Amino acid sequence: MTFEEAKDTFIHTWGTLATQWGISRSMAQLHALLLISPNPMSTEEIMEQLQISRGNASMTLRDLMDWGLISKQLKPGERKEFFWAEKDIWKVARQVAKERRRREITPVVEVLNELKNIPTDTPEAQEFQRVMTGLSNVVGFADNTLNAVIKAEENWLMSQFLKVFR
Amino acid sequence: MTFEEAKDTFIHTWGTLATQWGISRSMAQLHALLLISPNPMSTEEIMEQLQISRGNASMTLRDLMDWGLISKQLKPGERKEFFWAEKDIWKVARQVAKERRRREITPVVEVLNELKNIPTDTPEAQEFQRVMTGLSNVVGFADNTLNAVIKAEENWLMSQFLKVFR
DNA sequence: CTAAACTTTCAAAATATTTTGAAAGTTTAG
DNA sequence: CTAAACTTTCAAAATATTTTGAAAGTTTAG
Repeated sequence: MTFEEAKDTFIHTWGTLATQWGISRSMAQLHALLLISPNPMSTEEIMEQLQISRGNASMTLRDLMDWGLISKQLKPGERKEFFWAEKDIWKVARQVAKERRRREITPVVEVLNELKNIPTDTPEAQEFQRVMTGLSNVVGFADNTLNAVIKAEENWLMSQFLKVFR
Repeated sequence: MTFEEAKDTFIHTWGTLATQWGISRSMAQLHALLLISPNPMSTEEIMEQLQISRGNASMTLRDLMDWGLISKQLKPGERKEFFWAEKDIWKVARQVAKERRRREITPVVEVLNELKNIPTDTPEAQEFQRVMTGLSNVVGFADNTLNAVIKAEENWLMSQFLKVFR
């Protein structure tokens, strides 16, 4: 496989994985492109490489910055903005875990805890409460796991990684 | 909050969380409905409750069965099929982890391992390999974490859950 | 075997999401 | 201040996804 083929395969595969986990394809693909670029890229270069419009590029770049995965860089003497991605993948994982926890998991934990408190005056309501309690535990587990990842040092993550191999 | 309100809030919240994680809204909502139903439900009842068409119900029920989250039940003397969901949420979580790992993570692990092997004859290719190696480790970590969840007993999960609280 | 009672399929319609690109906005060199 | 060089916005278009419902398929009581 040539480098160019590998690059395209990667961008494509990464986009597919992302959509399966609820992240938009262009966000994943643009992130992938910046991850493997040795240098910061301009909007022009990104548009060219991914064959997307200026508007799309601008919006997706902003989303990636909101997620804390890429940053702007200004080159002295140039008007254009350049973008680069954090390359330490463990840092990237921690950042993604942090954002997803904040945006998606924590709100659901709160709703579930509220729903646990309805009066259990009918068999339906009792069953409902049982399910809410179970879900609350499982979502809480996910929440805590993400939180552990967020707070972890790379070494800790590595040790967990190796541990499961035993 | 009345029981009916709580029920609607739950079905809605669950559908939202699901779409954020790449699971279709109707699948999550139908699953939610069956989870909180004390009795198996017929297709008719489900259509009525969620206000969806027969075709939609039929297809979504099949998807849920493919995921191993619900089962058919035939009541003696009735022609209709009834459906019920596994109520043990830890079992549900293990099943979901298993399916997502099989369908989504394992294939990506394989692609990444292949991409690690391209010749590193240019600086670009070297950077590429570095990123692939990093991703391979992180995705491998996720893969192993899911696998640990799958193989775990409820007690182990509970202990992990409590551990992170310390 | 027949026909009633059900379920599944799938093309078309509806809906949701993503993308485009021109216009508006912003920044800075001179 | 001006105008060139850029970025952002957002309505409309394109595309993708989901839903519908009628027709086809299947099962079983009799």
